[in-house]
Amino acid sequence: MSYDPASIESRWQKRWAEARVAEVDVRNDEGEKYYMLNMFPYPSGDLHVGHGRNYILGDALFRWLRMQGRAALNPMGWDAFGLPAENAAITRGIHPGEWTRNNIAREKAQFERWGILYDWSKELASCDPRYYRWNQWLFLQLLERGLAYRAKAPVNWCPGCQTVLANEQVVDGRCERCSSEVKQKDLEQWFFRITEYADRLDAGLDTLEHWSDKVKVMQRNWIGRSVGADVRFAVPAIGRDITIFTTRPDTIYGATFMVLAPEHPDVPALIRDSPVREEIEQWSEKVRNQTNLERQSEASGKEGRFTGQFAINPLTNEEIPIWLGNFVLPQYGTGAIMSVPAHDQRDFEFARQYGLEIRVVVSPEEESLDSTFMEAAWTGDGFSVASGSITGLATMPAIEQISDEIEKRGIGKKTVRYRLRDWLISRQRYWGTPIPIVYCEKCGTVPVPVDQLPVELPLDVPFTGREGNPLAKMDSFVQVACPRCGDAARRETDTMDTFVDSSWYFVRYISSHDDDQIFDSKLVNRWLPVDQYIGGIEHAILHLLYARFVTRVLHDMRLVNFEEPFTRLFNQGMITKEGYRDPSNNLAWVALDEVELRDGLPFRKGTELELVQEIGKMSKSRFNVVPPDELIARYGADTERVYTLFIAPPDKEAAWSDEGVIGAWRFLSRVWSLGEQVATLRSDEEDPASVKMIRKTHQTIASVTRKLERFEFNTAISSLMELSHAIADYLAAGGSSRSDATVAYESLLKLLHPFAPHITEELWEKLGHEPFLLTSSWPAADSELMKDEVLTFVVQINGKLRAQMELPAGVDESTATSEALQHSKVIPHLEGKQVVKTIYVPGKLVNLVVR
RNA sequence: GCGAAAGUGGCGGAAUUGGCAGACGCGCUGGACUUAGGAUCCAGUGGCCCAAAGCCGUGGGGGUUCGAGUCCCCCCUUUCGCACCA
Repeated sequence: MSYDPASIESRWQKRWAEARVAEVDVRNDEGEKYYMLNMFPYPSGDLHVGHGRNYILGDALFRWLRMQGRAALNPMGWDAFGLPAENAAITRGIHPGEWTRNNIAREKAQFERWGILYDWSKELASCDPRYYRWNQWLFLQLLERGLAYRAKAPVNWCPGCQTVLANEQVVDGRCERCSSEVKQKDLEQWFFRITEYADRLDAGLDTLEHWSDKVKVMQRNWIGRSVGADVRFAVPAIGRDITIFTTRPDTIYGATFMVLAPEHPDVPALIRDSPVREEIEQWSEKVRNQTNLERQSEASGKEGRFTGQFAINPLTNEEIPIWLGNFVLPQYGTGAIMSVPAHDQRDFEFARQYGLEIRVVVSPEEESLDSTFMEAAWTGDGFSVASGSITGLATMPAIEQISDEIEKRGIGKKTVRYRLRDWLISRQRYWGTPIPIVYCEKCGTVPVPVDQLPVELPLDVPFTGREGNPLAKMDSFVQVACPRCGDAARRETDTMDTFVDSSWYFVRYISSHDDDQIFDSKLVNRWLPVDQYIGGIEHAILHLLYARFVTRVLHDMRLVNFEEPFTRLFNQGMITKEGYRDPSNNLAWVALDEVELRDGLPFRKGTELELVQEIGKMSKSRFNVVPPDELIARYGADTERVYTLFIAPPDKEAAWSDEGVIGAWRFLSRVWSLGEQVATLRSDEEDPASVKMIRKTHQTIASVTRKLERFEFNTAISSLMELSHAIADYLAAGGSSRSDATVAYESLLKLLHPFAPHITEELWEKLGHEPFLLTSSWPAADSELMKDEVLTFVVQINGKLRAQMELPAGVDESTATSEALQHSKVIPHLEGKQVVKTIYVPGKLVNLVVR
């Protein structure tokens, strides 16, 4: 009977489901716990082979852990709130809840077809009131602790999505989702005070040994910690000081002017008496109205205006002019800088443009700078010159000393500033967690009492698709009695950023059915932190930073005893596919993760309708989406799994090739037919000719185990291919020992099981064994049986002459050396030479280096 | 511009600590079986050379070493991240 995946895969999928093999009783504390987790998906409907990679590699890991006898937990859920559901409601008249439920059902079925095992008893969906009530509870806890607050602030407004965005969701001045240009708007919004945790979030990165440097650097840059000083400059004309922030207080003697952002609150007072006030105001207005994108692109050429007023440099006591500049950002620091053009490139350019004084106060070690001939600022370290008490000091001690002096004289203080800003969580959208707040004329902003949670999202809302949040137009939702005084009041109609949902879901899995508390701390402390977290690099900042923040809040609430939620993080690479080549737009390789299937048609992610012609017109056979259905129907899920893992190292981007799939198919077919061949062997005697095969078997056990530990799935599979060749070679050479061949073949099946679970279960059963069903069955290698019979010596003399000889395996270094010298008769070059080094490589060859 | 990672056959990619470069797979070539093959099996497949011997080969150039894809220096290219953050 030939290999027919269709007939065996569904049978085993059913069997695994019936036996609930992946279910874990979290109260059982036997065994070494291992909590592994794939980032929960947004249920957009169809999953393609690019998504598959993520889950397949997780499943391979999970099955391997279980085969090793570990108490591995692998839950799954749904990040089920979000914009696409709402858009589907608008364009197709389906309720977001229904759309989401349908998609969840489809994706779940797809997981099953891939043979992926999750503990579905812990399934959760963020759009379920039983989940999001704890989202609301968490919000109230943060509010109580002063970590949630409402403020009017300039926020990022996306005209495409008709909602505000967190800073993290703005990429290059555009909306991360729809690429609309983001505008600044002043709005009253809810924030989480993540900046309170900036220092801990930064410092915690050092403890994450098993995260890639790439992700850690991205987080570190985002948090943007910088150490410096706030210094006050007196401005007599307005009768108050203006505070600046600098990381280089040692250069303060070179501060020859000051620059404010046009948004700085003191600007109106400063320019009140200016003869060119109107012009300055017009210019400020222009800069302010620019989107960040425009401002940044235009501001590579700097622009500014002189206010007509002066500040006093507190160290030189000189009057320095106060300018406005488009390159000074209102949100960072104090929105005001002291300009040291000799030692800051931006200040240098500004000074050259407007003819302002450039004064050297730091001298590099081996040259002296002359401001008239400088072509760029000297921003490196050096020695302070013409700088009062710090003159002659090197930069580092100079910073120390001047900072102390500034503090002592009461003109400023040492400060640590962060680029990170508070997390804006309000969204003017329907499909999200309602913010549990009521606005009462009498009592003000009133939190909904915990015993009234959840504030449920009403289901019967009209979706017009026209501006604004449909919730705001629903009187039955908005009109409410004030929980405090009982008078008529209004509900908050904004919902929470869906990143709130995903910032703690990994904890909830442990207690996903608990309606009395957010989770059971005792169990959570046993199972968390997550040992292995798997997901895409696109979450390097947003999701992971928020999750780290919320975990620290939970820690400070004494609900959990850890601060970092994810011990190991693995970011898999994307799968790309050669698509339709359109010479006009050169659309060739497309990352599959950038494509969504909607009604079976491919769309570029984040776009709504405009790319239909460009992409959607392409026929499926030519286009770049590989739907797993077709693939599975033809080759089976095991083939897709093996190919996906074999294609490239899992952290790298990989190019999908339809021809390549066939290699995985041939391999599995060969494994299938090998079983039939082994079964026909009759001899139960041991066969000396099987040594090579047995050795290969044990070497493969060792190497596959090692490779799985390191996520090297691609080479693990190639090792298994080699083992299958070794068995085939043994049979082809007339090997007759059924027991020897069975040892090798059964090991092959076990080692292959995490990658190709269906075929291996089937073949295992055919051999008369009980099915694996995730029992502990991982083989152990016998290192004695791994050793080669003979070692080849390669003798090099001055790297030129060579001779070879063979010695029995297992010799140690000194034996090898003396043996080699005894053989020097047959290797005449060795006579009278001195052995300088012997390299002993188990299982390979021995080099003897001679002079 | 700054920071990080990476450059190996026609392609995806292998190569514990420096130790037989190109494992494994695709593709290709030849053959077998076939009415047929886009199915299956066998053999070959880095380059130069009819072949052998030999020589050359891991982006380029230097260096260390008996020995370098691997270590050090310089350069080039690609990808990713950051980009007026004072």
